[in-house]
Amino acid sequence: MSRSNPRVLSTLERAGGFASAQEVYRLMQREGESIGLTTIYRSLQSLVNDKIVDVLRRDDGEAIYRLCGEAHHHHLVCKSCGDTVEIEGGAIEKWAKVMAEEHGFRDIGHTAEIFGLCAKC
Amino acid sequence: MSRSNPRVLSTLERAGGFASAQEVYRLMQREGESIGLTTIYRSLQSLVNDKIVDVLRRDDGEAIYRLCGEAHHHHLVCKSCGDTVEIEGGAIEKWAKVMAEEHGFRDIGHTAEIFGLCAKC
DNA sequence: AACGGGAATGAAAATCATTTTCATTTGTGA
DNA sequence: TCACAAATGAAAATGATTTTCATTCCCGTT
Repeated sequence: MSRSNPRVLSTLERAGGFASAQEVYRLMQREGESIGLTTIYRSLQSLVNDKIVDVLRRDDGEAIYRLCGEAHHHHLVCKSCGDTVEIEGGAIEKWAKVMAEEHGFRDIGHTAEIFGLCAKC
Repeated sequence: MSRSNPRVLSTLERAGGFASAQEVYRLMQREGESIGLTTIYRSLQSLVNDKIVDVLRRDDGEAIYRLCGEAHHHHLVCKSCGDTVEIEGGAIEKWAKVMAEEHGFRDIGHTAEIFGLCAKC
């Protein structure tokens, strides 16, 4: 397995902690860094595995990566401008737990995301 | 502009109101219907414009279409054997609504999925 | 210093969903 | 029948992502 190239993470930070692999690539090129797209994809993949970054999807299906500082949270994403709000998911945790128990599942995790149009759009 | 081919909508219904363009295509082929992928994409696009179907994204980025107004459900997936259970998500609907209002979002939708180990695994 | 093996790298090719192009077919009204 | 707009679909184009594979880099060992 390959580990993440540190310049990728630092670029993602500089990008405002929110960019697609292609954007990270273009950014690094513009800054004169010499790196291949493949390495960027691998690095981002590895950062996702290590839960250092989160991955979401744009409306067009392109994957976007963002730094994921805190513990466990969910996202409220504007499908027009991509603006994202981190929200509490206490209700979800409970729901997931109840549903899992009800069907004999254990060792559970979950994903939940809300999308819509933000006030500005 | 092209209008939707009615067989596409009827197939989407038969698919349980939830499928990707590629899946609709395969389904129609299996049923002996003669239709091109292009027409399916165009029909689904048009159905989305007319707000007759909704479009979401799978984790892998593939677009999935579902009938609007269809009572949607969530999934409880075993990460070992892949077994899937459809579950109710009343709590989620409420949570999504509250969170959206709280942040001024409208026209919202959501995704939620629970994964873990099923009783057999 | 030379050697060896595993990890990292990236160019190029392969994949795959989706879109575009464009020539053909179909339907409809004059 | 004629003409023209809409519908259709095969094939090519696009664009993100993944895979392949040969090369380079790193590091500890002789």
